[in-house]
Amino acid sequence: MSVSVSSRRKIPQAALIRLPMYLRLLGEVTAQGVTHISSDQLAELAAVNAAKVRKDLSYLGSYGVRGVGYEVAFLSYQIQRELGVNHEWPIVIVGAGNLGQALANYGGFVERGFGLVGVFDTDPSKIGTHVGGICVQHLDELSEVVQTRGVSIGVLATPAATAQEAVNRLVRAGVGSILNFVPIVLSVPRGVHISKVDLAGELQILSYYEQQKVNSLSHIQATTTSSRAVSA
Amino acid sequence: MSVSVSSRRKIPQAALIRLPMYLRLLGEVTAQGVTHISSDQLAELAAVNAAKVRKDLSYLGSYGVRGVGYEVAFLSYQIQRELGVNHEWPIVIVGAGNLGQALANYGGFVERGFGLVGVFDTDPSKIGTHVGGICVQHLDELSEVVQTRGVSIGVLATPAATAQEAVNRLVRAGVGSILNFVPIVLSVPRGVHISKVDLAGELQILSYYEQQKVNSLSHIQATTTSSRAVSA
DNA sequence: AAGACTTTGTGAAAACCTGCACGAGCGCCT
DNA sequence: AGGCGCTCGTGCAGGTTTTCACAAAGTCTT
Repeated sequence: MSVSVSSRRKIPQAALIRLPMYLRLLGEVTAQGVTHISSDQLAELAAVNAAKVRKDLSYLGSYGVRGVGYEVAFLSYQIQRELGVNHEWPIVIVGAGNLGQALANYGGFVERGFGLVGVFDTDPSKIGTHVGGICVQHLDELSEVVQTRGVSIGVLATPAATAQEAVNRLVRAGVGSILNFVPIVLSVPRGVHISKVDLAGELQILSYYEQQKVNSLSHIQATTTSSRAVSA
Repeated sequence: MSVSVSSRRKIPQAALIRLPMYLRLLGEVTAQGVTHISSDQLAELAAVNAAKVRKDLSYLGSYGVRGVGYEVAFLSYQIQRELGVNHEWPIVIVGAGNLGQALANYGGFVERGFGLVGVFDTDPSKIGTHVGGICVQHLDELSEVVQTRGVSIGVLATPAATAQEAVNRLVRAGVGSILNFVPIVLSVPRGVHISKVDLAGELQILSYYEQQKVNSLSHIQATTTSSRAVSA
């Protein structure tokens, strides 16, 4: 038989998104000395349905024990293996502006196994400065670094105008997945994965909900004050 | 009839998420002098199916003209109105660490109608410093600012340990929607909306795809080198 | 004015996701 | 050993989202 059959089937997108959360929660309970956890308990922590937890985890394999639950350490390892985060991934950041610098300094990446090996920009005034313990290099150096360090994940935080060109360079250098903070629609070749984070867009979605609240309040007022006028 | 019946029905979550993107694209084509656009063209720009664009827009109302398309300016206005971004929303940021500071300095929020009116922290060494043109205040001042400025949207960027307490304060002060950058599961009362951005989680999802690529390559190798052994 | 052409809005089918309900398997207790 | 209680894994039903396909409704040309 083969050594280890990882990823027997493709994990559905919806389930995949929750795996990092489960993994983080498992890490937290481990720190509290918990060795076993049931889907009910994990569901409680994740604020989701218990059946959903079990179904999500079942895509990894049958790692639970009926009557007992899941062994935290083993389940953690399996999720890590499936996500590919049981080893470190080198990443690069393209764009050393506000956001790029903050991301470079953000400890959360390293903490979860993503080592920053390069920060790139085209602005001469930025090149040579240090952010996040890394010296900002010219974008022309990108390909070199990506290839020597074996980088396959890139973070995009350039101005909108230069984002597509930066992506082209990332892809040409060999990066296969990109986390995009620039609010434009990128075009990439088949096989390259893009994950989009639109900060202002998120706020706009929230403002919709707030607007709804305002509307429903004024609607009540409107109906109570004008219902007679309407029917008249 | 009433003055303006906004939001006749609830917009499905999936469609709502795309509205900010459409709005941005419409702004871009406006800048290029385009006055009318078809669902096909908009779909091309958004890299989605044209029928999806039409269905998404149909939740706002019947604002297209058959044989012609949509009037860009009018459609923009309708999306803005529905999202509630036809007027400015004041926002506050809680947590003036790396991420909080970067978000405060991030121009993209103001650009899209979200004015920063307060940055809060509990660290005495941060209070009094200026970020994004705003003086960092102690968290105790939060309620005052939220109420006097009428803030209903908050951004959470504290350390994980203090995040839940910060949320409690936001909610108590009257904030109704929260954009959460802290990788923990928050509990909030009914009616309060949370939008989560898990930066490291996004990378973990990307690493899954990269791992898949690695696995499928080694799988090919394994099958080509061991298929005979298996059948033997 | 009529016919050709374009594009919307939407019913219906397909795909995907969620949550319930329950059989199946495991440990513990007597 | 056997019964009891717990919890996993999953079939199924209900819900949501996506996509197709086409009638309806408009413009444009002649």
